Amino acid sequence: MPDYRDCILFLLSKANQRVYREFKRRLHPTGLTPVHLLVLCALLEEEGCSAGELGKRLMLDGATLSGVLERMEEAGWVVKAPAQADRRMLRLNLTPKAREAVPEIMRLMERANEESLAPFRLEERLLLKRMLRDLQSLDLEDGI
Amino acid sequence: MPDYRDCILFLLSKANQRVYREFKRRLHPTGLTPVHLLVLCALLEEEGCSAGELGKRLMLDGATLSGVLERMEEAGWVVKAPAQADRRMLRLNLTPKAREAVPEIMRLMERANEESLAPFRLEERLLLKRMLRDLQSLDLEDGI
DNA sequence: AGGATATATTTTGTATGCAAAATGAAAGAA
DNA sequence: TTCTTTCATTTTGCATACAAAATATATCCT
Repeated sequence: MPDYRDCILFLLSKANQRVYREFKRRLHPTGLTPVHLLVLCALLEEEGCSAGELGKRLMLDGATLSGVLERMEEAGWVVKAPAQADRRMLRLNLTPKAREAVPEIMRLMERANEESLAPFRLEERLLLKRMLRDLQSLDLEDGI
Repeated sequence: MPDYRDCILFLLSKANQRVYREFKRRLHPTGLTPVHLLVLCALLEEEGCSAGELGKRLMLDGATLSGVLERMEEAGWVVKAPAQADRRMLRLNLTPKAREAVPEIMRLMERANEESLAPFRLEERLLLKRMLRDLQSLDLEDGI
């Protein structure tokens, strides 16, 4: 009888819960959630991008992102505006508040990341990241 | 500027999403969710255990488990009864339906597990599992 | 026994995550 | 132009996840 503790579903979701909790705790003073952090990082790279584009880059469902962006706008991190060219799309921009907070937020992110990876040496970290990327891009088939 | 794509938070949550989706897809015909699967496995190991005990073993919050068990009872996988000794606690048991379905469910679980781990050789699988367990049991401190 | 305390579970409120339907706007075809 | 189709986003509904409050039952102390 297979043991659930050895199942990749269990191992991955528990590791994820733990790391998520660590980021959440560190970000708590800022009012950002871990998902907000990722959105903010992605927007720093390409301001003015659309929700669809952002969702693709963050691999976030449109329905999920819609709510996240609403809360981030409400909290003053992001401004949403219909794109001039195509008013179906949103133009997403960071607020001055967000831009000012970036250095501190990046510090918190680096600390949470460093702490989460503390058990591993550099070589293992690279291996872990490589394996997580492999899991992420699984080719899910219908058959076996 | 750190790249979110290299952040353990992002890598883990995306790998987790992907594997969760794979288990969900495979389990879909049975009506079980991936979380139901883990509950069922844990109950097979120790029938009649309480919700608190189950939550500890599965590292699931009591509030979460409460809803999961309600839906599993509704769907006929589990029976909840107040424990005789201490009526605060629940006595959790699998239904005959659940017991009959176990072999098929285990097959689906093994296939989803095998498919998720397909990119890796045995050695890498052991390493990955070891690292996920290390992440899971992080010693989260207040300072750095 | 009676009241404070502790413990197990549930409820409530909020934030993902995703499927499916709804909405709104652009683009293409008759 | 008008109708259909397509595309971007939002809404709805349901399932985790968890914090905090509420509920119910045990236990402990005097």
